[in-house]
Amino acid sequence: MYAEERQQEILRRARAAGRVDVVKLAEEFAVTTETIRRDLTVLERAGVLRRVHGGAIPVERLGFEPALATRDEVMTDEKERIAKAALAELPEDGSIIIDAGSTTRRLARALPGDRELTVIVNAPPLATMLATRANLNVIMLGGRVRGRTLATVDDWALRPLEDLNVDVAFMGTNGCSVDKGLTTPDPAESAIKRAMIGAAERTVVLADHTKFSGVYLARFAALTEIDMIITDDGLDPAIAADITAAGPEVVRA
Amino acid sequence: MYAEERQQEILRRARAAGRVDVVKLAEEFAVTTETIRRDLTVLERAGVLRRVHGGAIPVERLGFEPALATRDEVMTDEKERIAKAALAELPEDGSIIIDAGSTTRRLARALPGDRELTVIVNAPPLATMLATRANLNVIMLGGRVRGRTLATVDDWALRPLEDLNVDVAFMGTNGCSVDKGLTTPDPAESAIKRAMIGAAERTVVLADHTKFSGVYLARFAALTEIDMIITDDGLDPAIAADITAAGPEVVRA
DNA sequence: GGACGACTTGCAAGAAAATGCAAGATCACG
DNA sequence: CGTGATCTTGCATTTTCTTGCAAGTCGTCC
Repeated sequence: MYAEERQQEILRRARAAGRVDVVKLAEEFAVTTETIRRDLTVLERAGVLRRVHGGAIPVERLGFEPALATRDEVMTDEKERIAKAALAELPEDGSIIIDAGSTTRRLARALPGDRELTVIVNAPPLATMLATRANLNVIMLGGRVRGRTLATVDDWALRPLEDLNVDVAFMGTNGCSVDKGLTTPDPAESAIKRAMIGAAERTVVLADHTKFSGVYLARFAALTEIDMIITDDGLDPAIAADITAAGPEVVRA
Repeated sequence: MYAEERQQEILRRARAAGRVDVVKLAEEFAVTTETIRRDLTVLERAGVLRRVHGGAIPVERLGFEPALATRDEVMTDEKERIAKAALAELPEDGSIIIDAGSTTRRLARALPGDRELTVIVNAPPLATMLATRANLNVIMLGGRVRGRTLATVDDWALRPLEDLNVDVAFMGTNGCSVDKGLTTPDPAESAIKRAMIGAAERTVVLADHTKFSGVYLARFAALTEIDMIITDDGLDPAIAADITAAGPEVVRA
């Protein structure tokens, strides 16, 4: 196992469990604690973890509580499959929007290295991850950074979207229902999402099946505005049929 | 078998398995490890693989950029002291700009947790680091993200700065000379830096003493526009005196 | 057909990285 | 404020990486 692989796995576990323990990691990877500590230092310098006495915590779990972090420990397999399926919707050489969120982050990570793409994001961690890829042109939307979701919101993020025409927007959502459409708890994020969809020729929503049972405060799109919803095979076929009837194609990865 | 074919096959295997091993590849293709290493270098230049000690991993499998982590190694003590000294220049309750750069990043990390501050940044990693701090209001400047420095540049980052009035701008620089002022290699970054200084009531430059021997392509400020330069005790006192004569106060941490 | 040049490959030596070990510093908790 | 756990740092070892150079391969041009 290479050092980098071990670090990836440490990061994965940290995000899944909310925290990792130096001694436990050392045992499980069969290396000394010094090695684990060095890995944690690397991950901390990369800005994805924060070291604490005895272990480390992913940055997104700091400050405000389990907002982004707990979302990431559930449905991991499904999210991975959804992200992989979404790759089929990438344009050949064009521009895409990737919304903030745990499923869309997996999509961002899986972007191929040999296709020229312009990627518009509103999450600083995504920008950091993608900017070093030689084949990608990364555009970050500015604005106030919400601590809870690590996404930019407000006016400065909205205005540039008015002047953009991108090929595909890959969106996350908190809730998805036939009646209420796509919803999210925060009105500011809702505004950004709406603007993203407005700037895109085509909109693909990435949502595991648990998202279809919830409705949240702010609606950012009706189903008619969506071209495709990619979900997992846990979605009730009846609901899928209702959604398809309302407009978007449903792909069950 | 041509080199090109071998490289394609290496890439195929890397994507299929998630990793490749130098020694194994050398055995299987019946060539030396040097040849395999050269192939991996080619593939890495193409942006599709990332080399690691012992082998390589396809970029789409990496969730963060290990290279970022190891960059900042020179003058670490000095930079740390400079960052600490810069804390004295923070406003009580107000707004600051923190430029992208390794010294300014240390300042960002050292920001106190008990003071309400609005922080404007143009580096996604800084935004990620600071956004989870409860006492900080973080504003990210949007724009194209440069892969080399992980800073946003271009129009979208410049425009919002026109409408901002912040208390203090903490700036990094590549070169600092009495004659040529503050310089940086990239004109796009230069434009952002100039706009940052323009938006600030007061400008503090953080620069270790090695910065005082270089001059780069694009000047973003003359010394007269700078209020304070914080450096380390390695700076020649004669140069410090010249700088002070030109305008800015010089603090040697 | 043969000679030239561009490119690829292998070899060897020195450089660099990853890791473990050990000693001393620091931290958390009672 | 002491004690055990955790953390940092320097060093040694092993493995891996880089680089210069020589030999080999392939295509091209005369």
